[in-house]
Amino acid sequence: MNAAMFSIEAQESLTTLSARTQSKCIQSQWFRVGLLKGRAMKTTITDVAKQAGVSMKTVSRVLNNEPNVAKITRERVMQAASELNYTPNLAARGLASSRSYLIALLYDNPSPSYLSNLQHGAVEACRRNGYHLVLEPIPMEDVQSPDLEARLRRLSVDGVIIAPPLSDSDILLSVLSKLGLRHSVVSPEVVGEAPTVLMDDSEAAFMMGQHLIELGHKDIAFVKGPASHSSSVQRLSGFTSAMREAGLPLRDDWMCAGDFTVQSGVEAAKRLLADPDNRPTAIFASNDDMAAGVMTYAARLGISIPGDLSVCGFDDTPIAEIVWPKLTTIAQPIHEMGKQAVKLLVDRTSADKSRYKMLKFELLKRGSTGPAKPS
Amino acid sequence: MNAAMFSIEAQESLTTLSARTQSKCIQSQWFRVGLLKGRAMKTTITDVAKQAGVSMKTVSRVLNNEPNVAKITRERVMQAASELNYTPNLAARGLASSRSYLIALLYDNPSPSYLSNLQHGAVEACRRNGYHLVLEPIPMEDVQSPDLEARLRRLSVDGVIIAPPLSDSDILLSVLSKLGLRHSVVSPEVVGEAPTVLMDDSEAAFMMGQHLIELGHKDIAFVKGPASHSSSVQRLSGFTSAMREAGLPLRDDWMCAGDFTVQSGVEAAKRLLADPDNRPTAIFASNDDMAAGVMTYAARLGISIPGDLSVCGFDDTPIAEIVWPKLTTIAQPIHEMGKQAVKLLVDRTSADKSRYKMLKFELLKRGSTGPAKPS
DNA sequence: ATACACGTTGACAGCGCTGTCAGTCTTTGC
DNA sequence: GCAAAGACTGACAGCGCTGTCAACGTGTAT
Repeated sequence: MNAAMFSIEAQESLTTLSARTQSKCIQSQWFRVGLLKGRAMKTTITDVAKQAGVSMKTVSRVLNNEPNVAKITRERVMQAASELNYTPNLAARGLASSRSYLIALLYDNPSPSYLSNLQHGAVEACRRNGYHLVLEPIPMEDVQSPDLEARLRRLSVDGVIIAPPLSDSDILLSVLSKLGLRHSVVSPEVVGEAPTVLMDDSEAAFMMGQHLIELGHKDIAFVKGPASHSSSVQRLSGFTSAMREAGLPLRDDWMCAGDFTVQSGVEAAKRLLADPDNRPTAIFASNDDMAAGVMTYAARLGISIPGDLSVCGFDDTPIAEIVWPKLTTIAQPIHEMGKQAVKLLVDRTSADKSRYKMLKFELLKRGSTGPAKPS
Repeated sequence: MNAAMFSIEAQESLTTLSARTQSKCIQSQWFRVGLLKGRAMKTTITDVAKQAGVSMKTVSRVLNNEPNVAKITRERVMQAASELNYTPNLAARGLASSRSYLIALLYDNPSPSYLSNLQHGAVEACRRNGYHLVLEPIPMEDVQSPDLEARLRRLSVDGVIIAPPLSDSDILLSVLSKLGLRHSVVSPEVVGEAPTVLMDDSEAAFMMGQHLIELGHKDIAFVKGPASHSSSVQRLSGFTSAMREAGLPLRDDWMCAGDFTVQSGVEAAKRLLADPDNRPTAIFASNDDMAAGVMTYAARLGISIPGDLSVCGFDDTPIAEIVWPKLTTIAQPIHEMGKQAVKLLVDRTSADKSRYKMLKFELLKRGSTGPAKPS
């Protein structure tokens, strides 16, 4: 019966066609009705419309979940669509509606685990909303380039997500606004008008500082991140607040520069631990990689952790669980941040209330921090 | 002068329009010629054609690098395009040519650093060829699901790249062939008809085995990966070949199961190092994470590396340089593999010769392996 | 000279879908 | 009861581009 229906269908469309066009079209129609090199024929919205006995427009309404379609009609269309195994053509939809159902993730080479978490969250939210995520790495130094604008325009996506450290670039943000390209930002602080997913790095660093202080540490060193990252700045400021609040001194020579790499953690440790008689009892590194570097170097010196030295990090990357003892650190809900960034883009609620989304962090107390040795 | 040209342009198009249509069109034209809510007007191929004094089709030819366009014409068009700041509309192009200029990366939760490397390579190659990369995570268990086919069809991309461990799934591959969806595979072995980027895991593991043997080790343990990954199988087989070739015994109790996680490395070490009088002098873990687990546990037991025990891994993930001593491991050109996977998809050379691309690995001898203690 | 090939160009018809608008039918309010 | 407001549906144009084919000139072999 199904087969019979099909052949009738085919004949019909052929008749219709030859009535309104010539040989050339018939030939190409043969291809399409038949098998295009063994490839299955692509069903269009017209086929579904015919099958359901309604107009194309109504099918379109159903498929896009538009209101004002009778329940019965809706069901009939749905059934026809699934019978015919219909899948909409995104290009056509995009052309007609000037939407691409694509969201781009703009990033510049953050740590793999951060990126991968953010991506997963974003992809998940995209899928839930019928979007796809495309990757667009933008090296920081290209932000200044005049090509950037052209590149972004050529992207032709419905929105972009800006991941740190790109979110610190005012230029990028202004180019996006100029192009009228919807965007949302993942950043430790609000930078502009754009909807933002926030994480309170400063508060987290403050709490980490308190944690160390509560353990009895007084001589605490800090390893900074690159000054251009706003999260570095925030983390530093959170730490200094905690120290100030506790009335503890901040020694300049115990505030080390670092660049978020393991190696820079090693370097920092070299300096901080050089003098056996004048060592901090705790080192707070602004990220896990640097903390791991510190731990590695300490191990080389035979300094026991957390007996002689407490170490803590920030980010809860996989490395935090690999080092021994496991690293006390701050866990950010990165996955969730990716999801929220997409949501901010997709939800077309014009209400301003939900333009910012502050997410919770978690202080994970693990083995690398312990009570300060009574001096 | 430029401004003058523009106003003439605008007037022209208005005249033309009112001649062939009615009020409604003029109104919408006003929007487009003017400023749509402050957003810049979108230039079309028609504008470029007019500006260059050629037909749309010729502009299209130039923009797509098609042959048979006079050099002068080509230059004139290029200039017009850049003057008008023209960017093609991908949706329209896609609809007309039934190409989307999108490539999807299908993956299932591999290690972040592997994924991120592969992505970068792929994105880079995509950009060079005018494509974009979209992410499509597919959990292994969904491969069986009937929705998969629909999901893949809905993707509407020009091609897909299949990353391990998805490349081990015959079902996925057959669904792709059935859909007629171009695909390339990243895998340690050839699985089917599809173009494949290969890495000789077996040969690499063989060489690593030789490396240990050359160092004088005889009592070598092996930590396996999940049996479902073909790379696990290959690595194991390479190792056993090396042992067999050297006439060394393979002890069953020294072949440990693992699942590529750090934790499973720790578990393996627990078993392998349990008896102080009967320990291997070297442990070959099938990936870096497990090797790190082994090292961590060895450190806890106070076993010195590489003095008492040599450890080596596979993959050269960032962790290999973080642990102390640094891990001897195999570096795969993952970035390059991503690039090649895209190339295999994009290059429309029907020649079979280039369907497989075998890439070189590198054995990185670092601190974690050393001469066997004379017994 | 004629024929043919080839490089170069343009006219035109859609690709498959959605926005607009107008039409019909059903409700609601007084 | 009737008007006005709503719910529901379809005809149609056109989004911006490319494939097809036909037309033109120019060079080359006959």
